[in-house]
Amino acid sequence: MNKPRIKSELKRNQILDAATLQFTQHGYAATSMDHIAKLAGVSKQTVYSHFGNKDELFITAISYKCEQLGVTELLPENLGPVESTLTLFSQRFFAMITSTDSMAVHRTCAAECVAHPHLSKLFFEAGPLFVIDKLANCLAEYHRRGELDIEDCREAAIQLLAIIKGEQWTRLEFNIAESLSEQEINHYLQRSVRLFVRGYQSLG
Amino acid sequence: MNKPRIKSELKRNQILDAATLQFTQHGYAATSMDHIAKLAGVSKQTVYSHFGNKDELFITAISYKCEQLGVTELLPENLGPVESTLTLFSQRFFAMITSTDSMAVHRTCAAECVAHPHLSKLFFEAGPLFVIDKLANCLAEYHRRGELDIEDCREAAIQLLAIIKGEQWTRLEFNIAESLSEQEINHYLQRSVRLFVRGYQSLG
DNA sequence: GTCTATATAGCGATAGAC
DNA sequence: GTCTATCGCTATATAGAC
Repeated sequence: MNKPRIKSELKRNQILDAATLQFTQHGYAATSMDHIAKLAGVSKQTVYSHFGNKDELFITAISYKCEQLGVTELLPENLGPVESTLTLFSQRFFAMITSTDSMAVHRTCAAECVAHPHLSKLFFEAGPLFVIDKLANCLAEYHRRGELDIEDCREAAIQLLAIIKGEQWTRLEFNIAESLSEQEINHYLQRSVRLFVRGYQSLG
Repeated sequence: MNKPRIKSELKRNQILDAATLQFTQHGYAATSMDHIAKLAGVSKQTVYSHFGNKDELFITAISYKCEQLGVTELLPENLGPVESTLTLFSQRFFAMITSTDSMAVHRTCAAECVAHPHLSKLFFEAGPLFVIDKLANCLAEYHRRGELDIEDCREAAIQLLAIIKGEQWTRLEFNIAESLSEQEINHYLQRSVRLFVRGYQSLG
């Protein structure tokens, strides 16, 4: 008779998965509670008993996705030569931000930034700000070693991250059909790191 | 008795203005034909007699905004010293892409890139692609003069444009409250141009 | 706790008067 | 060409059976 406890947890996750998929795919307004319930394989009332209303479900689903953003390790544990470290970083970072999940959450938060400012801020802090800090620390270390001559490491981190996104990320944001091959992307990343290193190299 | 002709044109523009505002502010699904009609000061039937249905009105409104994107002249007619030209360009470009209009259309097209791929492509070509080509031509000229050593001018243009957007543009995309002052932005732009020029300068 | 059935409101789109 | 009034439909959210 006391099965409900565990059964509820399972259904809760089913609902959250379905909600995340629908919200990030079709947007907040175009997603209906009926569709979420059907996709999760539960009744609509079950959805409401778990999350109260549509807004709460949306916030719970997207918040969870935001908190998962910073899990991937982007920098190697031991920092080797500048160019190889930053090249590796750029490849990992680019792969992360162009993943289907990342793109979907990004689009959703941006689209809802007026109606749900708390969510867009959550995404911004867990995503962009989080990575800026990490890279800035890395650049500071290379500056300390005398391998890079950087006055403002946070600013430099912002610049490198922006270059990495380049045109390709925007193409994905707008769902443009023609996109670059993996080889072309790696070529672009490698040359972008080179531009960055050359722009900040120590002359003395 | 034959006033309708001219009166119609006026109402048509009122409807288009109202539709653009609502669609870019609240998104496609969250905008209703009733609200547009009320905001435009006409009846709903008048909206339908002019534009047929919601989708057609949306496409007409956003397409018009997209076509207006490339009107601002970003580069000076006569190209002077590299750094001053690119600094001026960066300021104009940044002002353009961070305008309320640009941001609103960008967000709308990105949010609707699956349901309305034609619109997002229109925006991408009239915006990003258009500017990339213009800047690439400019960089090619400096390469020809021997002031910059650029192997791939289109790639370099993409890199500079990306740096200019930097973190600040993303803040605006997500409607983050705290943003930089005009002075801080100009400082960032100036130093970004310097990084770019230093990374691509001719060594001899 | 979970289901089916339903209340209420707002949507896109249309009909008919003037 | 423009208005008011209205049709169907679907949305969010709730009520009551088990």
